[in-house]
Amino acid sequence: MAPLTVATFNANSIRVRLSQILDWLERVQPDVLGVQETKAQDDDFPRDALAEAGWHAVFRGEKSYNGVALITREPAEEVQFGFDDGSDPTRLVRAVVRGIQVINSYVPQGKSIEHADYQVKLAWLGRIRELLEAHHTPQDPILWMGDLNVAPEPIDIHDPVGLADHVDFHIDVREKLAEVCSWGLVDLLRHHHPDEPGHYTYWDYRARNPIPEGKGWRIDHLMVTPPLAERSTKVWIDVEARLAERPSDHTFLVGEFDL
DNA sequence: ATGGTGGCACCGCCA
Repeated sequence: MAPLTVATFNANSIRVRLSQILDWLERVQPDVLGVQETKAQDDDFPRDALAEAGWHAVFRGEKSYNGVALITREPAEEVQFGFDDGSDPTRLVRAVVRGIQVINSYVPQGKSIEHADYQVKLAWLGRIRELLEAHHTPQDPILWMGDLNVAPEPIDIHDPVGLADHVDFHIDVREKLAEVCSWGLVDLLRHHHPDEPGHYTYWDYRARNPIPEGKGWRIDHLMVTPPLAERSTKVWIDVEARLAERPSDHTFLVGEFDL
């Protein structure tokens, strides 16, 4: 049984975070790292630096915003960007890695609950559910990961009362995420750590001392079908990666499996 | 604390 290691990371610029990512890849040696918010057009993606370190990468970016990538030890197969109609190629990438269907997404944030983009976000999550229904079954080994921009439960956010109307915690988006997962996905962190508060993956740059003050959010996720959950040995949030000189506002979320 | 910081772009937008 060879262990499988998967991870997700919102880089908030892959060029600024390149040394952090290379150090992390060297240390953890994952089979696949899903990256969001690369913020680099394809010509500016640091593919050569990754290749020199021995990593394969598929990526699709645009100027300033968005951008997704899969960094893998072996070449990813059946790589597809965007939904079936080709929309949102810089927010969604799908591929097969070691026989596992990997879906890496940067879900739209939504701006505010009154903004039209919030409805786009809710619909976007619905399209993920449609994608799952169209191509897969819960009996398949599926991993949906990424910055999903949703804190699923009150224990996943530092101020559930004050942030009740935030686009990442509002009841409508939490119910929408639950609706997607009801297709047959398990929240891997909660699979191993049910009911434990304080497992955060994101801290707002704008807070003064967000980590000491515990002002975090759990909005990055590894969602897996039961065949993978049963094989899962460990899940961890890599706080050590936050010791980097210029850390991202998110950190790495890692899952390990015996396959 | 209704601000704050950070990244990329360009003279603001997005998170």
